This record gives sequence, C-alpha cells and structure tokens, in this order.
Amino acid sequence: MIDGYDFAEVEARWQQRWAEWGTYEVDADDPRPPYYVLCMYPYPSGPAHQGHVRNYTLGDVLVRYRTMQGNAVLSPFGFDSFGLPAENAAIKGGAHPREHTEARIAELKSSVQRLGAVYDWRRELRSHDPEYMRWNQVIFTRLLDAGLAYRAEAPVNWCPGCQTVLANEQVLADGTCERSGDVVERRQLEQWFYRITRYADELLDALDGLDWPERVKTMQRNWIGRSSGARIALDVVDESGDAITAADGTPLRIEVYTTRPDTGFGMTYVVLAPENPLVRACTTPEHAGGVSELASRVAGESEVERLSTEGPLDKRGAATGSFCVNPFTGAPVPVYVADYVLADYGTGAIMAVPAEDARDFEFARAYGLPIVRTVQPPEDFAGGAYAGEGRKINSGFLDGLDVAAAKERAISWLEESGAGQRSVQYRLRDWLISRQRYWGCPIPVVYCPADGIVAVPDDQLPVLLPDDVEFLPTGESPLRSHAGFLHATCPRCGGPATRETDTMDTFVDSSWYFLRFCDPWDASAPVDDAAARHFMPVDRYIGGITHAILHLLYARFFTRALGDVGLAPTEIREPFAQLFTQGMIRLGGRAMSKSRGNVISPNEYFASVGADALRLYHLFVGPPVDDIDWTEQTDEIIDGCSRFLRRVWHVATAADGAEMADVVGATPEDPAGDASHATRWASGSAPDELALRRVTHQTIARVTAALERYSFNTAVADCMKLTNAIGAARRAGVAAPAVEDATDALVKLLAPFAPHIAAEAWERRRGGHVHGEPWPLADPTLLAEENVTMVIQVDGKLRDRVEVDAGIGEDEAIAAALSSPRVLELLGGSAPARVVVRPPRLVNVVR
RNA sequence: GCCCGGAUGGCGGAAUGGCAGACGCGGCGGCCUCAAAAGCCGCUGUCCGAAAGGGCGUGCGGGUUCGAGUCCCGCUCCGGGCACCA
Repeated sequence: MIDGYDFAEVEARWQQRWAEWGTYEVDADDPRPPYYVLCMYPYPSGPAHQGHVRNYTLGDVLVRYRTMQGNAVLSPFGFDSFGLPAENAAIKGGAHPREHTEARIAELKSSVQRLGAVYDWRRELRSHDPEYMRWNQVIFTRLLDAGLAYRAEAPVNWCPGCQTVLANEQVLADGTCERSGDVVERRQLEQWFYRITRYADELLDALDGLDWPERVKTMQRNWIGRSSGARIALDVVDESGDAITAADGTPLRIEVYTTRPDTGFGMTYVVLAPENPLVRACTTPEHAGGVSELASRVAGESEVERLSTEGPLDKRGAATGSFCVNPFTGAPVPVYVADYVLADYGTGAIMAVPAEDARDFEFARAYGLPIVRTVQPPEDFAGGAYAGEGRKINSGFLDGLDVAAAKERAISWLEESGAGQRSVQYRLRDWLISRQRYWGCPIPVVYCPADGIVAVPDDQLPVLLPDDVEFLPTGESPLRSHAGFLHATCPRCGGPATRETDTMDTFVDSSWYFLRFCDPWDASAPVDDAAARHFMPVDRYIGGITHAILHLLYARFFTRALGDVGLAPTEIREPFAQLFTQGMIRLGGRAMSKSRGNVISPNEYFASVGADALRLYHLFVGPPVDDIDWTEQTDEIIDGCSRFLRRVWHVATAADGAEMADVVGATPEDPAGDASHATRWASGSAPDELALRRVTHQTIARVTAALERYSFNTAVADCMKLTNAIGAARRAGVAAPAVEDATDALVKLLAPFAPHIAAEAWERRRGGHVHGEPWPLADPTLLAEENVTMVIQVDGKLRDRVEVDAGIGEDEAIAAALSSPRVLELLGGSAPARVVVRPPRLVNVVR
C-alpha cells in the first residue's frame, strides 16, 4: 500500500482480468496484422529470479506496446522441461523427474504471472508433454527417412559427470562440459546424429540478412568455420621410391586438405592424424613401435591435454617410415603421425609447409625437417613461419604471383593434372543428439535382428518414458535396465527387437517449439502450415547471449530441415527475424543463476513495492543489452521507482489544479508551489499551456522512438520528466485541459512499462482499458519549439546564450551573437575572422 | 595471438559532430513536524573566487574540424568470442 494505492490488490485484480478477458489471446484469423514476440522458453528451475524478471519484462513491454500499436500480438509461453537437473534430483532420491519438473514449472509460472507479464496461456507448451514428444518423434522419423538423421560411429565427447555423450556445441573452449564443468573425454562410439552440416552453407550465408546482434552472427560464422582450398591425393612410396599398395592391391594414397595449395612447393613432409585409418598401411615394421606408442598415448588423452601447447613437440609425433610424392616437385617427402592433426577435420591428414605454417614450423624444427619458403617475407620479418602476403618464390610456375593468384593457379594445375581438386571444409560437425539419460524424449527406433534399424511407426507414437525405472548413473540410459521398455516387437517383421534406450538432447525440443506455438492444438502434424505462415517468423526474439551458438544455430537448422521434409512451409527458412540479447544480472561479480545459488527472488519485491516498481527498475537501470550488477544500491533505486509511481498515481488521480496543490509541491507560504522552479522542465519558457502540450508531444515522440530501439531506460526517464512537468504545470496553475491531456498521455506511455498502475489509473480517469487504447500519436506541429536557446561560442567555447525565435535566419543569428556584451568584450573591438552560424542552435565567433 | 565490445560525476547511466553529465540513486540544505519518519522544494563534476565570472574536465598520446564524449591514427586497461580446424 502506498498512499492510497494498494498495489497488491490492484495488481492481483488486473492480472485476473487480463486472464479472464483473454486480452492477449490471439488467433490466426485475427484481422489485425500479426506480430510475434517471444522470450526463449525457460528451463523450469524453480521460482523466477531477477534474470527471468528482466527477460519477461522486456518481452512484455513489447507485447503491450505492439498491441496498443494495433497488432495482434502472439505471445506464447512454455517450458523447456526435459533435462539433467530433474534427473539428478531423482538420483539423489528426492522425487521422480516428472514430479520434480512439474513442481518447478508451477513455481516459475506463478512468479511469471505475478510479474504481470501477459501470455496466451492456451498455447502453453511443455517439452515433456506426451503430445509434444509425439511430434518430436515424428520429426525424428521423417528426418531419418530423408537422411537428415543417421546413426554412425564417430569420436564423440563423453562427460563423466553427466554420464552421457555431448554435442560439440556443449563442450566449452577449455574442454569442459557446459553443464557439469567436468573435463570431457573423447570416446569412439556409435551414436545418433542430425545432419546439420548439409545446411552449413545456407546457415552461413543467410546470417548476412538477419537483424541480429553482430557478435552473435560472428560467433555463428566462426562456429560454422567455412574455409576453401584444395584436396590433394598423394602417392605413398617406400624409401626406395616404389609405390606402396593398399590391402586391396590398389596404390596407396593419402588425401590431404589445405587452404594454401599455393604453398605446395614448400611441402616437406606429410602428417597423418593418429586415428587416420591409413596409419597402419603407411607404417613400416621398423617404425611400428613408435607409431603405436604415440597412438595409444593420444587415445588416452583428454581433449584438453591433446590441445595443450605445453610440452616438447618431439614427444608428439612419430615417423612412419614411408613417403609421399610431392606432386609439385616430384620429390618424396616423409610421412609422420602427429597429434596436432585432427582426425575429424578435413581428411585427417595434412601436407606440412613449415615455412608458412606456425605449427608445421615448430614440428619441423623439432624433427629436423627441411623448411622451404614459398612466399617472400617482408624485409623486417623476424623469422619463423610467415603466413602473410608476398610474392611466390621457389615455386616453379607460381613464382612471382601474389598469394591469392597463386592459390587459384595451383588449384587449376591440380585439377588439370588430376592430383587434386578445389574443396571447401567446415569446422561445423553434425549434431550428436543421443543422450544416455532418462529425462528426455526417447529416440523412436527399434533394433531388429532381421530388419536392422526400424523407425517406430506414427501410430505407435509417442514412445513414452516408463515411470518405474531405477535411477543409477551407470553410463547407460536407465531405460536399458527396464525390461518392459527395452524389449519390443519389430514393426516390420513382428519378431523380437530391442528398443533404442537413448533419449534426445534437450536442444532438440527447443529447436521447433516456436513453430508449434503457432498452432499447438494441431492433432495431425507438428506444425500447422497455415498458422506458421501467418505468424512466422518471430518478429522479436528475446533471450540471453549464452544461446548464441547452441540453440540459435540448431533452431535455424531445424526450421530449414522441417521445411525440406514437408513438415513446415519450405519458404520459412529463418525462424527469428530479429534477435535481442539481453544482458545478464550479476551478483557478486558472477551471473545470477540457480546453479550458482546466488539468486535474488522477486517475491520480496512483489510484496514490498509491487510488480510495477520492480519492472520499472529493470527497465530504468540501464540499457537492456548491458549486464547489470545487483548491488547495495539496487534497493534504493527500486525504492526510487516506487516513489515515481506514487507521484504518477497522485498526478493521475488528483481531480483538479487546486486539489493537486495538496499533493505536490505545496507549502503554506506558497500554496500553489514555487512556480519559479517550474522552469526546469522547459528551459527559460514559462510553464504555460502551450509549453506543457509541447512537452507532452515531445515525450510521446521520444518514448515511441525509444521503444523501437530498445532504449527502455531513456523511455522511462522521459516519462519521469513528463510527470515532473505535469506537477510543475499544476502548481503554476496551467489550465485543466492541457494538464488532463498530458496526464492521459503519460498513463498511456506508461502502460507497457507499469501495466497495473496504468490500467487502474486509466480506468479511474476515463473508464475502460488502457491497454486497449491506441498508442498516442505525437502532433508534429507541437514538436518544434517556438523559442529556443541559441548558444553563442567564441573560438568554440561557450560564452553566452540568447533566447531566439526558432525560425531565426542566419543574418539575425549573427547579429544577435555580435551584439552580445560578452562577445563584444572578448572581441575587444576587432572584427571576427569568421562566423560559423547554425540557426537556431548555435553561432560560433572565430577570432 | 586474432576478432569484436567497452571506458563519461560518489554510483547506475544520458547526449543526429554543436550548451557534457538528461533521468534516477546517494549526499547537502530548506519546508512541514513538539520531534522523527514520510512527503514536498532546492542545490550537488572539479579547482580558483565573496560574487560576477573564469580555469580544467568524457581512460592515455596525437590528428581532422570553427567546434570532438562522438570522426581518424597510435596506445593502456577491462569484458566477451575464437584459437593446433591445416
């Protein structure tokens, strides 16, 4: 309760009304133009913390603003409800993951509703709902049919803490698990993949057209990592130069990938990754010991150890005893095995050019291999590998060319001679989606001794999770030890079969929920084409930058893949037209999060100052892209927001000027308030009716522009200024119509930010629902000032100001400046050397 | 190492190349009160000055310009991303 405004009662009442009235329920046949605002659906970790409050406040501002602008705004909400923490809770013996999750959902939903954020709750989705699982599984089977899902053995990331494999995207740069922080191991395992690499080019190229933060686009570009160069097939020979043949009798060849085919003349050795299958055939008996020793050591190393640049290089490679013919020079060069070459990039083998590659240079020095420069370094070059521009040398037919031209010439030569061809490579790997965990969507296939991998037919979907499983972290899915789940019948032959017991990565769930929101009732398909065409793409997608690669890349892939397999409109390629990444909230220097245990609950603020004041704090404290720190000062700022709302309430509910004096700025000696102070809000001009109208319409224009560019902090600041101006105008006795119009505008402008108090104030003032009112339009004739303060500078320094007509001409402005006593004094009788005039803002007199 | 961001009062932050510090927090003073709280009114970058006024001032050093927080060049520090990807 603040001064007659019972925020607890008012907020509860309006939240109930918005729900009952279905104000923010929108259908595809709504005649208003559609607009889709979406906050990334949350993992249900319990009651909301301030990070949630910030996220949903930002989204809610846009939902309410666009609605007042006349759009039918689709504003759905859901829960990313599968995932590890729930299962870990079950292992600890607390509760079944489903119960645990549903209790957390109830808590989070309740705090989101208490915030006054409005959603079309009819569309609520939860990843673990059987219907959602069904469609997730249908999508899997269609991707399987299309070759976009496949099972393969590959070197994969294994997290010992989570007891499951992970996608590349879930391993941090330091080689640890993004979830548990454990050091991730490499294992060679057969797993399920989604073929995201098929879309590598499109995912990369389409980034250019997206209205997304540049840093997110850059991160995705780096992640996809396209490079272009050539593949070259090298003949393998023994030390006397005779061809070595493979097991099948054909000549043995090593294929290498290089981005620098122009440096071919400098290739002085070749390196195979230890896991490259050609290692065995290339290794001579004398060298078998060294090679296998290296291979076994590398196999036992974690990714972190392997990527480490510490330690002596001579322990990290081994000669195989065989040679390759350099196709450029015709000379044999030795073949090595070394751990600095990765098996799963390019061809798993490289041509080493120590003069132009730093890693090759170090390795060559450690092993005493020759170094032949093929690019002339600049004169001041310090030595070592030179990867820069320059003229080709020691390179036969390439000599004299620059690097780019030589690269093209070399590729042409390779293609003509049949030794190689142009090639493009990506850093992006296919998305490993299987997880050896319980609390996820089962992968809907069975393994039949007769028919092999068989997808579960649609009429047997969804494959649901049995509830009676033992939660033991064994490294295998708990489903494997559930006989009823494991044993199945082959849908094709009817014989006994075993069910796949791995579940899908939870990022699969979040890769298409935004499409499902368009019509979550559709019982015939995961995505309703017409509804998706109507609402997609998401106009404003709001979330944290932590998802810059993972979720946002997967969702872009999924949207394309679903279109291409006929499960969504093919023309919808990009799911999120505009992305806004909000800053995180830090407490004690670290991101506020449940897992770190440093969360501040909004509940105490709901009780002490109300949802509106807390929302206002989050909007006002700084630009929404920036991180903010929760500090000792925070409570004081929140109190300041609460005080501001109280002033708004007084201004909006006071009946008339005389009565206003009781609430704002009145003293016994000065019952109308001190009018002289009112000059603050309209520099120099008297607080008259016209001035108040000008301030009102300037505020409308400024707040509207600010909303369009996410400058919510300045929008709130402008509302505060308008509130101060209305108070001052009342004290100065400005006529009621201008004051009432200004107050009406203020209440409407505040409606997206502080929806409850705005709704209550509007209902009392005008009746009806402020959020159903059209957004106020600024009157252009009132935006221009009549009189402005013109700045007079001498030599660029501010020396005087004069009030002038806004339409003042150049000559008049100069005359006004030159008649200023301050200017005359500084000129000391001499004429100015020059006068720069920018009416009506400024005159600069140059001496 | 490479690529992005950023640096403005005591604090959070404002400023299409044109009055630096909007708005708010904190602080100081005043009104109201027996008093306090709340509220309201004002002041609040810094130095010199009684004042008028002036000097200095947006991380550092240069430059462009009549004029630079803003543009350019070179640094420092902080934050983030990438980094045996051939």
